[in-house]
Amino acid sequence: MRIGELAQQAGITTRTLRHYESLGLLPARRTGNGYRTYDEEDLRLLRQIRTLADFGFGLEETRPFVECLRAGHPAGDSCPASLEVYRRKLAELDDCIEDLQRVRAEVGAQLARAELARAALQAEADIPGGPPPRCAFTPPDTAPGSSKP
Amino acid sequence: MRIGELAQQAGITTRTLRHYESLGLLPARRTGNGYRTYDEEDLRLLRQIRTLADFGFGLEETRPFVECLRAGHPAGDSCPASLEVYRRKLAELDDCIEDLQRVRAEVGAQLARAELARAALQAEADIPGGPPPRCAFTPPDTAPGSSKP
DNA sequence: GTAGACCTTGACGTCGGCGTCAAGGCCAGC
DNA sequence: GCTGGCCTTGACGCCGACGTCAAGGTCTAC
Repeated sequence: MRIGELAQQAGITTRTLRHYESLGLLPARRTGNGYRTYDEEDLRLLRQIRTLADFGFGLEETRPFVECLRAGHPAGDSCPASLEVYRRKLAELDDCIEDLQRVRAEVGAQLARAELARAALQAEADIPGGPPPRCAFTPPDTAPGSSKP
Repeated sequence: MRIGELAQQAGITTRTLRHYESLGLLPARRTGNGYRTYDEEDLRLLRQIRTLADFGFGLEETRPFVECLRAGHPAGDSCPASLEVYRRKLAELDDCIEDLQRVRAEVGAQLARAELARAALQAEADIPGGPPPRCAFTPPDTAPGSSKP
């Protein structure tokens, strides 16, 4: 199978396949005219790469999995090096999720605070005399928010 | 204050300040000799930028906050445009966290599965006759895992 | 023989937020 | 005047995973 067909089967572009080859991740045999040629095994390797890449693994991180498959093991994660990548990725994901959750909480709090502040200003603007006084007494001169009577 | 001093006060580099200026985010006045000069207000704007940037906001996303401060509002998030950025960021964070949690679950499951598979293979290797039979009866010919006696 | 669909290599562009030179100007202290 | 420390602009580098264009070779069908 040639590069175009493999790309189509895998739902990627030929550029991507050439990129993988340039990294030594998925080298190709060549036909007489110099065209790249692939077989079903290459499709398996490619699927392994894409599965991990879609999970957010860097291409270098997929290498142990590909080499594991190429060594004849039943699955890409049958080798210790692959498991180590899994573990590192899990730790990385946990750190990242934790960070994002902290940020999310901070931003959410800021938004709530800012919306309250705006609501307060709005209330002030709605009532030209300022916020409703807590008692019937109205101060003689220094009424807040009455700069534009 | 000159660029080096502002950078030091903010804990960033002069390159970063020049970068912000090139984006029009934090323009500087100039002294007679062409040196950039900043005041306390610029430090406020810069602090606003850095706070958001440290939260993972893109520099363009900090612009509404900076413009809000520059317009004389009490806080960078006193303006509707800033609140809109907050809300978009929250949605973005939620999506991202959700994605990462899904991936984390998937990777965790894969790791568990692969570890189990390896443990099974290990057990098979430890006992040359294959896994211990569930009863005393040993099958005559088709003993599993005994391809290498 | 020629159009068109496929393939080749090479090289530059993208996105963000700067880092890192390079070549030179300005100013203070000795 | 001269050293050293600050400043200036300009321009290329980096990271990752490709996109995109250019110039050309190969094969099939008509």
